[in-house]
Amino acid sequence: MRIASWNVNSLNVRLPHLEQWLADFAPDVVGIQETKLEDHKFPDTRLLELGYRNVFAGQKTYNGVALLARDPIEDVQIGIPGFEDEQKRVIAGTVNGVRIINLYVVNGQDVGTDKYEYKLRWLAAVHDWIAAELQKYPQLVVLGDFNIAPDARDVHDPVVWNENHILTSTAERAALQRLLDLGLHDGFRLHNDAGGIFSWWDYRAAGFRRDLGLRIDLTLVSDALKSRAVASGIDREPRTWERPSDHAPAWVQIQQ
DNA sequence: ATGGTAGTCTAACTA
Repeated sequence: MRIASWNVNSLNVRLPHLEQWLADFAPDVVGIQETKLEDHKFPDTRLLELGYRNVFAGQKTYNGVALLARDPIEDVQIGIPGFEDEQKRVIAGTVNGVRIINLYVVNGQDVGTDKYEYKLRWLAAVHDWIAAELQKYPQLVVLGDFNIAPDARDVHDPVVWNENHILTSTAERAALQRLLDLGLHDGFRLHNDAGGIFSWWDYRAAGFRRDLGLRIDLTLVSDALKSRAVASGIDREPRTWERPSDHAPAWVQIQQ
């Protein structure tokens, strides 16, 4: 089962890219972030025509998440239970007995801002919820745009992207580590040791052409799934296409 | 570090 995460930065603009990539890569499950679409505008029938069942939770202009899968999606959960949040950032479902939690983690803008504090509160709520989810569903994948680069290998310039910088700050990395400490593993690092492999490149300053990226799109697998995670990677291809998302899909393959 | 670009939507916010 190929399970992927992709921040499309507007599904309205990127639907042709998503269609092309579904055909090229043939994932079984995809978590999408930043659809920026209200639910009545979600292209559900088009995706069904392409063989993907889908569930979604969106809003106008910002945020918006969806799950696509070839097989039925069961026990769908939208949002973090018990955490009041107007922003549509979380959707979860179970596919072939594997729990999939799709996250669009808060960006946080800058260290010390209100948005940064919201990011840390949000991550704490996600942590407590995932702890409970793991009890119910030992076979679990947490994927998404984490807006956190795990370590120095995951940034193009560790001097700029340091312990005081948004996406790499000490508190953000500690929050990610707390998630991993629940019994989750960075799927990418099970099969790739190298630094300098990124999933996001800023549109500004020709970030992609100069490969000034970060790895912030992650697929975490639970202890129970670890031995079945046989391959993982980041597909840079759609980032090379005309008018691309600023993110590339991250994926992990789970042996059935 | 700044400002640069992109999406949504035409002013300004988010990333």
